[in-house]
Amino acid sequence: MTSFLSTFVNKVDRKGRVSVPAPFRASLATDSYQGIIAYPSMTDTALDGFGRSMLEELNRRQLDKTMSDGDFEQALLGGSNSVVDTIMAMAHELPFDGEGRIVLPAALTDAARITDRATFVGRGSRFQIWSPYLFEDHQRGAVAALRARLATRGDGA
Amino acid sequence: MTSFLSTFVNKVDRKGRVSVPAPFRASLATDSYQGIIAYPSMTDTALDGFGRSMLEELNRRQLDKTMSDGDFEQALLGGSNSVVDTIMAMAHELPFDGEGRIVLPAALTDAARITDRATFVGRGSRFQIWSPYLFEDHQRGAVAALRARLATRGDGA
DNA sequence: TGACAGACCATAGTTTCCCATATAAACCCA
DNA sequence: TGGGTTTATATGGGAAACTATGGTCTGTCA
Repeated sequence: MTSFLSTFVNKVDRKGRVSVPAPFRASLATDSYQGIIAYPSMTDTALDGFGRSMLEELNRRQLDKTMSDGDFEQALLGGSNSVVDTIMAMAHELPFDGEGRIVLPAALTDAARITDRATFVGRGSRFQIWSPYLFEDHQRGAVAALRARLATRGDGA
Repeated sequence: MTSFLSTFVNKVDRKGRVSVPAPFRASLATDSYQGIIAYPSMTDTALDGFGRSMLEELNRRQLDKTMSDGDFEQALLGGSNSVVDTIMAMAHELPFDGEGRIVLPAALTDAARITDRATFVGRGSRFQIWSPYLFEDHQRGAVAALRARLATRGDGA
């Protein structure tokens, strides 16, 4: 199981290139496609990303579900309103260059308000890419909320 | 089941390296990944740690849940507000070197106020890493509180 | 022919690996 | 049982390897 952990801040150069953290690349090493899939998050001002194998897994499972529902028509003729379809349209395939960098397209940097630095955030089976400033705020809030909840509930359950 | 017992104080060298106590390493010996996972505790000024198998279990359950619910939408849209997401961003994978040491990143030493020494504290299925000074206080307080409770209640039940 | 993306090359700063050593614990044998 | 010996653990340091980063070159497409 690939898993993405911890947080890394890397520089975005004049050409829009940014190094994917080595540990993340290591998680994707077994993947046939050397690069990442990324698209604007629907819930955060950030990008969601993962390896191609994850993408294929998602597609496969959705197809399985559709099929098992007996809805073959949907599989072949299906409209484009499903979440997966919508996301696929926004997703970019970003290959590594020889040094393990990707180029962030303007559509993505705009959506996440990324300028000269990018924060790569491990989220377990996937990861996110944030503007450092926005992420700092967001994470601070998340930790505060978590602490508050533990304090009132008295335990970690 | 891996289990961590007792307390050890080890030195943190100039490079940020510190030996993981041999008994702890022995507990993790069967683990495929030779190293630990650590992140700032939500309740103490310390680090929480355990083996990678624990992490994978966590990760797998979360992913399985979203997947088997047929809720790939969650996998794709997934916000970053779940407990697991927040922890993943702060967690570090710390591999053993040839001598059984790990390197504590600045983010972790800062959070736990660890400088030149680190106290490894067994907590059963997981363990903690403290600044020796902070741990001494904490433990003294914990013992005193326990004694006081036993004295007033007359027993430990 | 000029803009641009991709491949290629260079490098500084870290990080990891490998070896050395002291101290402490376990062991062994008379 | 006691002393000597061996083994393991914790720790320190130097050198090789890697990462992140910047720049240059070249082929391509308009």
